Amino acid sequence: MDTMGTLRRTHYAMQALEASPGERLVVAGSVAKSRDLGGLVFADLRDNTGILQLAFGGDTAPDIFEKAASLRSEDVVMAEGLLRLRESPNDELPTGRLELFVSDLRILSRAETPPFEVRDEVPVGEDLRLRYRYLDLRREGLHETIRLRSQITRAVRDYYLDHDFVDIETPVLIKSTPEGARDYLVPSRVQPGRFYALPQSPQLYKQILMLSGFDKYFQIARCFRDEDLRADRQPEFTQIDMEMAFVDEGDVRAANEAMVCEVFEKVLGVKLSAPFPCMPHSEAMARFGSDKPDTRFGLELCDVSGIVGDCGFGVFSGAVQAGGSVRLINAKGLAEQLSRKEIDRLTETAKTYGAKGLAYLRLAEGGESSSYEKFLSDAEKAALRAAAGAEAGDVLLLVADGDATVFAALGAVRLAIAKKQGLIPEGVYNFLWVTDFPLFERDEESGRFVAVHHPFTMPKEEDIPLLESDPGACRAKAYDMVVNGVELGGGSIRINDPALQAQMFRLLGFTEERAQQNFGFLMEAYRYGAPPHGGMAFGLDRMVALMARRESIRDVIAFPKVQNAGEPMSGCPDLVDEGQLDELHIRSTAPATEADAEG
RNA sequence: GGCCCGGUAGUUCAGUUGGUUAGAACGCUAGCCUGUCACGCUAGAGGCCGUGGGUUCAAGUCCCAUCCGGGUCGCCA
Repeated sequence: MDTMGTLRRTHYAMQALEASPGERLVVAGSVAKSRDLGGLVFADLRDNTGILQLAFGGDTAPDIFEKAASLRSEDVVMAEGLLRLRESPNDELPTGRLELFVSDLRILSRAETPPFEVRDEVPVGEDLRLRYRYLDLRREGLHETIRLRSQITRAVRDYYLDHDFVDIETPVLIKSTPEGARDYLVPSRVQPGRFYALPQSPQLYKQILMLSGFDKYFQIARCFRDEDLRADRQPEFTQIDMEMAFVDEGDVRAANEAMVCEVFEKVLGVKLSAPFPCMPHSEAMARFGSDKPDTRFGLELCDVSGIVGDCGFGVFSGAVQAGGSVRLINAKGLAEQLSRKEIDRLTETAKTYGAKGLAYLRLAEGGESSSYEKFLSDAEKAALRAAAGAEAGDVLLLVADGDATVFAALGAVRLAIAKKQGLIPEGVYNFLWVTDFPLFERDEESGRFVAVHHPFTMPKEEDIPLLESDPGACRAKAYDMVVNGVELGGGSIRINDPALQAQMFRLLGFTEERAQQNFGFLMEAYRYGAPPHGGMAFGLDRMVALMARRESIRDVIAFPKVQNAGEPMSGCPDLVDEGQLDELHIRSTAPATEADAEG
């Protein structure tokens, strides 16, 4: 193996485009591919920027040529030579008209045959990619995505800094507040039996920073939630977190809308149409069955409770009389596409979300069929069809249940149809604000009210009288930024009145002691003068995934975790020494080794 | 915790109603080749069919359990 000696890189692969033929270049990187033609050897050198072909043969010194012939994929090399035009250019490659005719080749590190080919074209299972993440990261697609992420975070920082926000780091070891998601806990060595939590977000600290006179804060913050993973959820993830003082809802929205527009323009060259439309939460639910509606296609919901509330079909009338509703989607002109089998599949989707079934009316060319019409009177049938705007070729899909179930089921059915039938246009960013969220929702298990957003969220002024009389009808100064069915971020105006905050805690069922114990320091801080303030937080990983057009946020995180919350490359979480546990004053309740597990 | 899908050469996959010696492509190794770029040609190596039980004359194939990966519901203030 060779050393670099005094040789240093003069150009990255893509910088060859700015150099002239005849110029002397030194490049460095990995061998992406070598092609030995006998008297000629070509090697594709891959570096952080791209590919440049190295050429050997003809006048190449015999020792260099021999080295070139020995090159294998992923060997790390440094090459010096003259840039020249190729005899036969390759239009597929940005540098395809150029090659480096190598006079000095240093093989700096030999590579074993990798467990998979380091090329985007070759499909590889995700478990292998994560086990050998360093190889996966060499592949162009992922490599470029990670670089794109860096461009995005830079644009985000630039925006906030340019608008007088202060970048402030908040602690990672914090007090656990057992509301919301499960906390990751960290045992204290110095204070036996006590624990830190890792932050689920910098929420409390950023509010306190507003009381500290910073006025405008932002941070790109790592957050932790000990909950099960999804394609769009990791146990540790990154938030773009911000807060502003002396503002109301519209100010926060305007500031962050401008941020998103600037980032899209700078990074992707995409000009978003602003301002983003605002849609009240109730409208989003009624029309799309979701608080993060994908507005790129129709298939909106239609409430037919009024028509079937008294009908003879118990499934319908029962749901309405129990306080729920009957709603439908008209799959316009999809009667041929939505076969019985396809409807059965959609029924399964609906059932996943708690619906008892999916009633349908199929107006196909070959004849009508329906699971429910036989239970309705002619007048009811006609009224229902009219309400749905049903015509030949349509399919009506109905769910009858409590509102939450109806929305969840039909919202999912709506998405499933659109995906399957290709109704979702590509390359469109439909941004909107969902506003006027309810302040509280009923917890199914306990029956008590819990905060939809968090307990510091300011109610709408006009709804404050409802706090005591009808909490369920009370709306919050909370807003989500939604794009293409993805919740990109959300936030709220915070309560800055200690009395109102105390009332909130009481309504949420906190005892005085518990509120004091968990949030005493926060309530105390608010007693010393608190400006009106609010903010929001974005899921950076989701934003990058959206901009990089990736399905999973694992594809935009350098070292993501998998479904069991482990990290396959390093193998964490892992067992630790008994000694470490002793120092931390925690007894090991889980078996320390597999041998112990057997015994 | 529930449900669904998957696990077969290094990789991606195929493998019939259970039936002789488990295949392909790419990769890898060796040889040949002076303009390749998915180089080409020739030859070759490479398999505990995730693991453990069971059914059977016979299991990659059927059954049970378990491990691993993915999706999803619950969960995610």
